[in-house]
Amino acid sequence: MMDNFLKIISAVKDETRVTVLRFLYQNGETCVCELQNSFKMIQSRLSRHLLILKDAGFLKVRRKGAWAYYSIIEPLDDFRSCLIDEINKLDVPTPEKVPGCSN
Amino acid sequence: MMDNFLKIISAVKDETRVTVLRFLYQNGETCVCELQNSFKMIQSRLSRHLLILKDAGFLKVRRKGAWAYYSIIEPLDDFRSCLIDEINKLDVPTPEKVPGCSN
DNA sequence: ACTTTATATATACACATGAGTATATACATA
DNA sequence: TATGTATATACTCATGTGTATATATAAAGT
Repeated sequence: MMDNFLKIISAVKDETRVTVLRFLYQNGETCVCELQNSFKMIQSRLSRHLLILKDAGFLKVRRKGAWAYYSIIEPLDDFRSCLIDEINKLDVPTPEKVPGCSN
Repeated sequence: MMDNFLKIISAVKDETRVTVLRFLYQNGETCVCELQNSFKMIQSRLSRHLLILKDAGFLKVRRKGAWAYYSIIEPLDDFRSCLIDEINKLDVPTPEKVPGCSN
């Protein structure tokens, strides 16, 4: 119980992951290489943040060949929805969507 | 914006603070020495956690002489209420209220 | 079709920083 | 003086980051 709660909270206690959630909320399913370009972050760093958000029950992955497409799980439960709502209310910039890999 | 959000999240990303919030929700205004007995924790540790919860906008203090009485701010905004609600749903034990200092 | 090379993603390691704890200290009040 | 509370410091552990490595798939060349 407590562990699950803390895992959810830990997932959103990071500026990068908060911004990724905002981005995916606004842009829908996105592949890692696109996130890489939009966030100008090295791939391993994004990969780890995405895994944390996935393990915390915010994201799902669809794999197609070598590519991984992440998106927010729908519908989210009330608690995670409450967190996402608050995150979307934040007055902070979200990176532009940039075309990614050859896909 | 983001900083405030992360401060609120950080405040509830700790098992001790979650339990303190549950306790104060169930027992109302409580003085530090009582918390000390109920949680069997040294005072400096509690004091530190209470300050973090206060700075994050969850708690207020009423001081009377040498004593400090902490309680949950009412009413809380929607986001903090959502967090408190989820915390209260957790199936974890809360310490018993134990008479505190000579007060 | 088979081999080689490039790309997409995930993971392991080392390091720096942040957070919780205990001890000690300071201060106010009984 | 004794007690309640706050704070500063040192220590340990958790977490984020970059580099490097591993694995899988795609693409290209023969």
